[in-house]
Amino acid sequence: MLSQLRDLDLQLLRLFVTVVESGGFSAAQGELGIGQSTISTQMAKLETRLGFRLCERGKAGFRLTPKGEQVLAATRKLFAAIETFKGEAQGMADKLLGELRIGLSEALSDEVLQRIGEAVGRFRQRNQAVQIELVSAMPAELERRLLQDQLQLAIGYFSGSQTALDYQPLFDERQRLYCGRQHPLFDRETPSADDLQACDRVVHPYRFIAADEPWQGGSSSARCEQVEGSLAFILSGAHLGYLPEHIAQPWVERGGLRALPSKWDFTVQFRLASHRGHPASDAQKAFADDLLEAFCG
Amino acid sequence: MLSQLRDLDLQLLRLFVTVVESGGFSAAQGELGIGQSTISTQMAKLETRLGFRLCERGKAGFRLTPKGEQVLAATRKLFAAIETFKGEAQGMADKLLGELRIGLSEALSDEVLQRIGEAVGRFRQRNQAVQIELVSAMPAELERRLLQDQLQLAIGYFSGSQTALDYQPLFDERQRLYCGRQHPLFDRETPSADDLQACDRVVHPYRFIAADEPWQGGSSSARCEQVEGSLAFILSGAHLGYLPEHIAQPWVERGGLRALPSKWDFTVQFRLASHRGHPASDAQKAFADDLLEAFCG
DNA sequence: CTCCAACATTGACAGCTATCAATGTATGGA
DNA sequence: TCCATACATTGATAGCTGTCAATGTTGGAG
Repeated sequence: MLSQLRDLDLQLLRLFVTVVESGGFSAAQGELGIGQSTISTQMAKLETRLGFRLCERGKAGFRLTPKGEQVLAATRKLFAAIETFKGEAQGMADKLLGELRIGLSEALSDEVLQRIGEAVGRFRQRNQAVQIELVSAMPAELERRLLQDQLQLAIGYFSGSQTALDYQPLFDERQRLYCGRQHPLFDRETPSADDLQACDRVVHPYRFIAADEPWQGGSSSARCEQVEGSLAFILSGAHLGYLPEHIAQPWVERGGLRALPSKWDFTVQFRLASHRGHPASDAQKAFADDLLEAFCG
Repeated sequence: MLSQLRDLDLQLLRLFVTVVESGGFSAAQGELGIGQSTISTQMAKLETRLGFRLCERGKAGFRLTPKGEQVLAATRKLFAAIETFKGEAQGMADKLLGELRIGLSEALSDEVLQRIGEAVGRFRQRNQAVQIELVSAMPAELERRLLQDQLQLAIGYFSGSQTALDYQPLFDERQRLYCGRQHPLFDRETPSADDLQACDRVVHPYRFIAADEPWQGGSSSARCEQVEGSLAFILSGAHLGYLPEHIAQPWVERGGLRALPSKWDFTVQFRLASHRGHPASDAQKAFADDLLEAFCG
């Protein structure tokens, strides 16, 4: 009477329900695959733990006591809760969780943003509940944050020399050499290399690796990390400089900028970077896959 | 990965919660009272069953994985459901359930109905959820239904000879001999026994045991089981008959009936009857107690 | 580099307990 | 009255499993 159900043996409750559904102890033998004596013992055990009788049985037939009815109902509710738990736990087995902080370099083209959006959409169709945060910063800053595990992934034009980071190519961006409307070369049909040598230029301390630029000449009295600043310098008519084609295009159409011959063009490779050190979460791997799929697939 | 949690070992989940609350395996040793290796083994077992890792541990400290967080939340919900079940089952241990069909004999006095009401009120204050049904019938019918277990309890004036029934005294009801206004004895100051002998009477086949009635004389051409019928016969002025005092009183006051000398009075004992055969349910016992308390306590 | 704390792994063991076979008991029907 | 059926009881057993001690492994601190 005083013994509570301390550990709540679900097996006993399951047996009870099966016995009820079978309509008797003997009838439940087949269903349960155990002998009658075992059923009797187990039922007695359950009744002892509960402290009251669950059913009347005998030749007169099997029937639940009023308390048995109540326990049956409560048991079914409990089983429903257990099924819910199992469902949640099971659905979690292949579910992506956690948070994902992804760095983006500045001045990405509309098409690139479109592809990133495509990757996010792909990812959101997975079985996931991931908190995604997008962070814009300069390439060097992105690399620093990757190394500090403040970011899991970053997209940018990296120097590529960080051995602690892993890089995967995503897309190429074409860089052209531009001059502004006020610049002496603006009206020069086909400027020569010597013409260029005389010009002042804008230098990007981080944006491009110097070695990649076909035209390394000229002096430089302007430095700017961001594309916007470079654009301003070039629009001034005092400096030559490289810009991503997609940034310069609207200005070219309006006559504010002019592209110099394409022999001085070059391309930079945008890559997806991640930290080799910490193992990638499933969510990170999945998003990386989705990005690669969106850009290369 | 494929192995589901088949039997949902609550012990493992409980251990998991304790480990989380303790903040590590070693830290949980004291709380759980088991060794570190056991905790490690059990946690590994749980993680195997779930198919994913619940927490990262090591010198770097203990922390839950995102899925571990989710499982922790789900587990707490599950435990709440289990507590609910235990509460229901526990609260049921001493709860009265089922249905109670109680027979009442007809023509009960207001005071008796009051007391029965008091007993119901007392019973309803218990920890119960019992369906109570009150049934009015003739005593013989009540006894028959008791024997057939259509009723659990009955209140009435029983012959008391049914050995299969158990009787407990509840209260006494005084019966007086009455005559109607039209009856020859209505105006007779002190009628003698001989006067009565000449009169016709109403006989109650079941209501009273013949032996209990002081006045057994006279002829009888009227039979009626119910009080109402007896009253009608007596009001006719053609018959003498016994009535419960509380039934006759209003008619006496209006001058329609007259009570004959009290030396012919007698009392019948109303009793609570139940079937010895079938064991009484807790609810039945409790209600019987409440009735006895209301009438005798 | 070494040391240490925290956890993982393993093998052995003891206690529990579900199970069965055999037998006992009660009750409704013939 | 007897029988058949359904459940209760009991004693023995085998399998599981939770536990520990001992040892291995790992990652961070110094």
